[in-house]
Amino acid sequence: MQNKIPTIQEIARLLKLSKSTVSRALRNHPAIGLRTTQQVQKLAKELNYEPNQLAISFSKRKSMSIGVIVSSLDPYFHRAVFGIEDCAYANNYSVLISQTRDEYDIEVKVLETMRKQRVDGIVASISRNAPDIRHFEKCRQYNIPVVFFDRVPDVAGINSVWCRLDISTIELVSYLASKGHEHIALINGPVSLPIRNERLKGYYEGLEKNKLPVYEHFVKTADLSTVGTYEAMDALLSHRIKPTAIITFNDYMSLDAMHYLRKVKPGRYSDIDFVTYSSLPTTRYLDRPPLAYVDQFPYEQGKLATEVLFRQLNGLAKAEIMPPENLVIESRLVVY
Amino acid sequence: MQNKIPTIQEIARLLKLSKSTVSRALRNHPAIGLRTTQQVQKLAKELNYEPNQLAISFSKRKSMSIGVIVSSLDPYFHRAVFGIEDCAYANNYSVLISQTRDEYDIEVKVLETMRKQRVDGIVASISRNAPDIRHFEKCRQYNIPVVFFDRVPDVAGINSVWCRLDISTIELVSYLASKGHEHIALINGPVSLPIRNERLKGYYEGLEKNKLPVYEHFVKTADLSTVGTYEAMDALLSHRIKPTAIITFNDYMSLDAMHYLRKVKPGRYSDIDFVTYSSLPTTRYLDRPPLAYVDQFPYEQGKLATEVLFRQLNGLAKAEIMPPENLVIESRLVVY
DNA sequence: AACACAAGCGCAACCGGTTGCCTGAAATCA
DNA sequence: TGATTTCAGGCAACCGGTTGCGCTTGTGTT
Repeated sequence: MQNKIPTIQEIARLLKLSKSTVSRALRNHPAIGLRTTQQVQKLAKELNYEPNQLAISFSKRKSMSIGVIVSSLDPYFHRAVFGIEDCAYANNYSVLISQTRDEYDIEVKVLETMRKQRVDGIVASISRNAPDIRHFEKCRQYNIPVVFFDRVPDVAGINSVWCRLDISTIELVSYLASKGHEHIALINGPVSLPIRNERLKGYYEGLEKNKLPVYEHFVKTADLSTVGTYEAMDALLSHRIKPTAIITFNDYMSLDAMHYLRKVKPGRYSDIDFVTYSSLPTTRYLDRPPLAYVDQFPYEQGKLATEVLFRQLNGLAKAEIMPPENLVIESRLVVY
Repeated sequence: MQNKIPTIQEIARLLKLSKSTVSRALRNHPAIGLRTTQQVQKLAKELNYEPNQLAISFSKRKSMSIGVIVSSLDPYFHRAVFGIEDCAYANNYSVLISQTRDEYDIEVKVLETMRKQRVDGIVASISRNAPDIRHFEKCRQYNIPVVFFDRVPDVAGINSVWCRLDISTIELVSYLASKGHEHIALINGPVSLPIRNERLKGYYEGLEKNKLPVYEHFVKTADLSTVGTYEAMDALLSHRIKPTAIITFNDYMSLDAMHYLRKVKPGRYSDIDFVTYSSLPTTRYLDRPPLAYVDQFPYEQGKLATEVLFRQLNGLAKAEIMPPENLVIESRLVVY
């Protein structure tokens, strides 16, 4: 009834060898003779032997796994996860993914779980309402390197990979200007997301570069809810001077804003152009999609962050002192 | 420099106790006195002791984790994962997610990894081109129960949770009929997905129920690529009798089909109505979204599948003989 | 023939917990 | 007061691998 799971000891018993010999033979250790090695490997295959990763991890005090913390596996971070997986798998590591649903409490909890699971390293995009990164401190004690990506906390001494948006935002404004737009609005994300400042900076610089007038009421802040976007749109359109183009924080916001125009103000403002950041794969199916978007390369960010992580891990293994790495990649304006 | 990670032995040493006592004290074992228990727990807290889950799993031969295998973490399976997580976390289990990218080879590989990691159970939606489920056989030897969901292999003796679509498909056809449609086409998914048959069955029964004519050329098969959908649309429209409504396999296919009409046959056929299965959260933002969709309740499927898994696990723990469970939930027609 | 050396393998400790069983002392009972 | 039970905690094996070191052999050298 009960199928036995083959172990190294079992193989050793059958071949009348010691388990250390079997262990080494399975890994082609040079100290083991060819005949013995082949014998062991043959029997291992016959028995369908599969090493117990739990035992290996425990024994080596290395779990061969990295943790990934993201707010949600939405299409954006999903692409990032692909980058992380590709890099991790190439290094024979497995990946433990946790979603925080943008809640600080959950972030603290999953981090604790990952520590207990003894992940070797962590790639994280912090949740929106995390007041600080104290909860990551303990990872230092456990010698678990952490690389932040995309949403990067604004503190020194950490590893980080993110995508600067200011230059692309200037290009974005210039692009709109080249289309004849003079009244360009920006609906930005919540102040808790540092990345919003890049957008703001690029927006103003873009206006200046194109000698466009600056209207303070053209800059709105919205949380990322549908209602929040509606309110921002309301506010935007309540002034005498209306925007002819709107830059939104991301695709979801664009969709909500466009939806607002269609449902709440049907007919009017149908000529407002939208541009946005990141991109849902399905946005291009809209009848009138945003004219352009800024690609933040989530796949590359994930991949780079994981590469940084492995460099840190290798340094750790050699007991080298690893200075933190801070990588910034350039976003890119994509016109549909 | 090197921060020590506190262990049970360390606590034992400091308190001059044996590690077995500390182990028991930490878990409030009744055989340990109140004073000792409090002392141990106090020191554990002071030292920031966090149990080594690796050691626990190894020692108990239970990893307290379940594996999730899905083709991709697209919005559909993403919702399923939420259901799985909710159930797993409620049982103090952690979740190991792997994407197969719908490739059999990867599925085999991630399954092997999960076995090596000694996950306690697996929730899986098989990849599209998996010829069989032989690769899951070995899980039996390892006593790892498997619950298939959504995409369920058509074999006996397995645990499964899926969503029947035939009845809702009849309703879907009836709905279209009530809207005056008489020429209803169906673009189905690839034959490798068993769930396609449900759609076909419901389609024919729906036509019959509404006394609508059956045109064989109204039923097309497409792989799930954009090109495949375009070809199916081409074929559909190449006949004398054109459909006035089209049922598509899923949202992506709807989007492609609609896109085809707009780009390849602009102006014509703009009155064709679409209905579909599942639903991307962003579909409703289309100017002219599908009229209706069949909800397959991925969250509930994931949750139910995980509940089945835990029942199997509990049975295993008590060495009971657990008959396989096969749950079928009803899909639901949702009109926008 | 005596010795050095390397190849091939085994011994035993260790990783950090869990657990069955045993022991010593205090408390209860006859 | 002696015997028995209960309570509190310790001992040691175990989970399945890895690894430093030591012990046999056989071979080559001088």
